[in-house]
Amino acid sequence: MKPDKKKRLEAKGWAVGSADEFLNLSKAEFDFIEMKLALSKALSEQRRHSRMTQAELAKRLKTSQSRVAKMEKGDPSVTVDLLIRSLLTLDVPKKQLAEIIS
Amino acid sequence: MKPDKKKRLEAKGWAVGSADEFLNLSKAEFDFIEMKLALSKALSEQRRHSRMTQAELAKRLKTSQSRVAKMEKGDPSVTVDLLIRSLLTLDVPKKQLAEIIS
DNA sequence: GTTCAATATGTCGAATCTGATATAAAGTCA
DNA sequence: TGACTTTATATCAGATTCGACATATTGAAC
Repeated sequence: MKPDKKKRLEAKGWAVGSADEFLNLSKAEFDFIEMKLALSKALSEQRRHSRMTQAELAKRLKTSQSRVAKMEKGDPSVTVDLLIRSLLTLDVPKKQLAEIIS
Repeated sequence: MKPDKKKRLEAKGWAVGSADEFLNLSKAEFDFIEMKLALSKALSEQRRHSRMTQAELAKRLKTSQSRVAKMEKGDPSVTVDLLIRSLLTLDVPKKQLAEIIS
């Protein structure tokens, strides 16, 4: 299994292959993925709250629908930088970002 | 002036060239840079608190002294991803990260 | 001032991330 | 069911970021 896929699954709570493999994620790595998924979820919720399609959001963020989909899915190719910049662009206050990542 | 340099200066509170130019940073961009610098500062403080040199921290983070220097300086080539992962590796709790970015 | 340790800066090839495109899959409604 | 909209996935070329290295600058002790 590719490491990316593994991490994605593990991040969603699935111990892949063995408990050992799951535990191979350091606390730092685990927390980081957890933060990323929280930001993904927040972006998705924010979009729905504004009743936009991914295509509309993409336009607002000056990117593509496919990247928005990946952002909302927590795809490994998406950085925390991109997620945070996107949320800030949607006028989510820093305070709220702080809550999201805690 | 190169945009990177400009942004670095502006982020540190310097209106470069003109007030207009300064205001050209959107609130989202400004907040993002502000967050990044806050994380940089936190990393630097965390290292000093642990009485490490940049070279020692670099070893701990499996990177180089020069990158640590850039992280602490808020160099444009450093992502929020890297800063957050570094702080998490130093066992800074997510709660504290949240405070840092607010 | 000189020496030595620490930090900063410039550069580069490799790795990663980006927006974009194409297309598949899933959802909605008649 | 089929037509249509929305979301998900795969891929890629160009851009960005990475660790590493070399070297410059700063700082501290003598």
